Amino acid sequence: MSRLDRSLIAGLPVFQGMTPADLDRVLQQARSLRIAKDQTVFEQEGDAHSFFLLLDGHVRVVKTTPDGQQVIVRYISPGELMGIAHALGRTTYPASAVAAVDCVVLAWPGNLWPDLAGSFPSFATGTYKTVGTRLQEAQARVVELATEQVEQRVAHALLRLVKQTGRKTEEGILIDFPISRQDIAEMTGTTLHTVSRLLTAWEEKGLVKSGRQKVTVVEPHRLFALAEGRADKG
Amino acid sequence: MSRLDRSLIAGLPVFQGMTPADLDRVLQQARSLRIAKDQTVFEQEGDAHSFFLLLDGHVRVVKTTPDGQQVIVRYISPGELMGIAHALGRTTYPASAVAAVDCVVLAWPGNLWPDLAGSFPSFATGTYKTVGTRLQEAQARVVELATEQVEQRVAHALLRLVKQTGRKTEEGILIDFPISRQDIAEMTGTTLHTVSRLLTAWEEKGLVKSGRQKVTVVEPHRLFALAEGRADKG
DNA sequence: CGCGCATTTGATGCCCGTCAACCTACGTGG
DNA sequence: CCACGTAGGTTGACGGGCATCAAATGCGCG
Repeated sequence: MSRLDRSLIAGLPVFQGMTPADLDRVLQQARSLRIAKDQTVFEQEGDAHSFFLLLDGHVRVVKTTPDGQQVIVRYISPGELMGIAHALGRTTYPASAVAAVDCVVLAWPGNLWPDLAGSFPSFATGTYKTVGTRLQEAQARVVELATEQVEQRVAHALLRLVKQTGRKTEEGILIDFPISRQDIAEMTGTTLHTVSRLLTAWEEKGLVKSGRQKVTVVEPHRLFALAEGRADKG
Repeated sequence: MSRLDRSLIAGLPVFQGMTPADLDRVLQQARSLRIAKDQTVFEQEGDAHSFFLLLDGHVRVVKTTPDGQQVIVRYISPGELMGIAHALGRTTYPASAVAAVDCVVLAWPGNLWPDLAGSFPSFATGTYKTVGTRLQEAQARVVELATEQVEQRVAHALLRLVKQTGRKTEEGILIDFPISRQDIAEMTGTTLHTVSRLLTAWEEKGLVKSGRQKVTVVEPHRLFALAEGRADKG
């Protein structure tokens, strides 16, 4: 396995304020892994042996209920931490992580967490900041699910994905990984049928363009108006 | 104002591992406040001037949407921190906190947070642990809202309250502060009407007893079965 | 080129939100 | 101490938003 170069992780928020020497020490402890599309990085309920940093690709974090229903908790983008159960004092992963495309991740043994956090306070701080951000996002989603109609929730979900991973194309802003109607349904607490109907309706209004596992937002502004529940002429 | 005794906070998870001298130093920086029922401890969007520890009483944390709908994010019990926006790098509170009964709280100036966290690592750790716990709770609620029917969500909400603040009475386990149908509706993303219908139905089945701003769970086990979606004979 | 998965689209029905009315307990003040 | 006002609660009627059931269509990969 080739040596990991510190340029891979320098500049990431989590590693801000660390010296090149520190970065090298941290990297020495990490393994780099390739995860093929649809493979899992870690499994819900599984022993939290490691925590991870996504270097390249997109990962969806999924919670499965006892009766088999799935909820997509979030999508992870390059540069983000995942599987940080150890930082929360857990010994088991609360969700599964599945590669939405072929991915490259760094993995650290979980029992290294206290060590790393102790030696590199800025790393600990960065991690906790991530946790704090996710708490706020999760609570925002609770509010959304509790107060909004399906149409608004789906619109918000798309806008979030666009902001997080949008890639500009000539047709609009494309969500930069394969995403199915089912996936969108699992993000918003609805069914693929309803998502399909919404997308075709929006396509007729010129708000989006979509295809097989592909969504492009053509008019983010009008979609946002819809997400906010404001009426939309047309 | 009388001196604050360290016995008030010794033994709380957040202050575990701190010496009596440390506790005294932390307490010296705190003010003790009485908050009358229905008064707010802090306001959503307001400047995060302080963070708080609830010594006595019960506080509900409420998020209000732009169009005025309210969602109860959580209830705070004695010994818990609240308003820890600063620990998340926020300068403004993401929600409001309202006293459900007359309360006593400790308040620290928010700009003291980095100082305290630096001087007392176990305090910082305890706080982050709280944040981590709340993240997991929030994500569990997302799953609930996305997958369960109203009846199951309300049942789960009651069981959570019972576990958190239940007081044993001869009739069953009483939720130990005034809570209205509207409150329960705002915890579960439904309406007071639906909550009312559910409670009367459950009362007829002998699962609960309820009155004005008062709910007693008579048969937690059967209510749990209902919450899990298992059929209930009777 | 054909099989499988993703998607579309229609029909049906029900959960639960909305609207409306009334009831009841509590506290307050005369 | 009772009368009354008000916030909280109950209950019925109605209908809409979506889930559910069902089936057809089409895109892509092997």
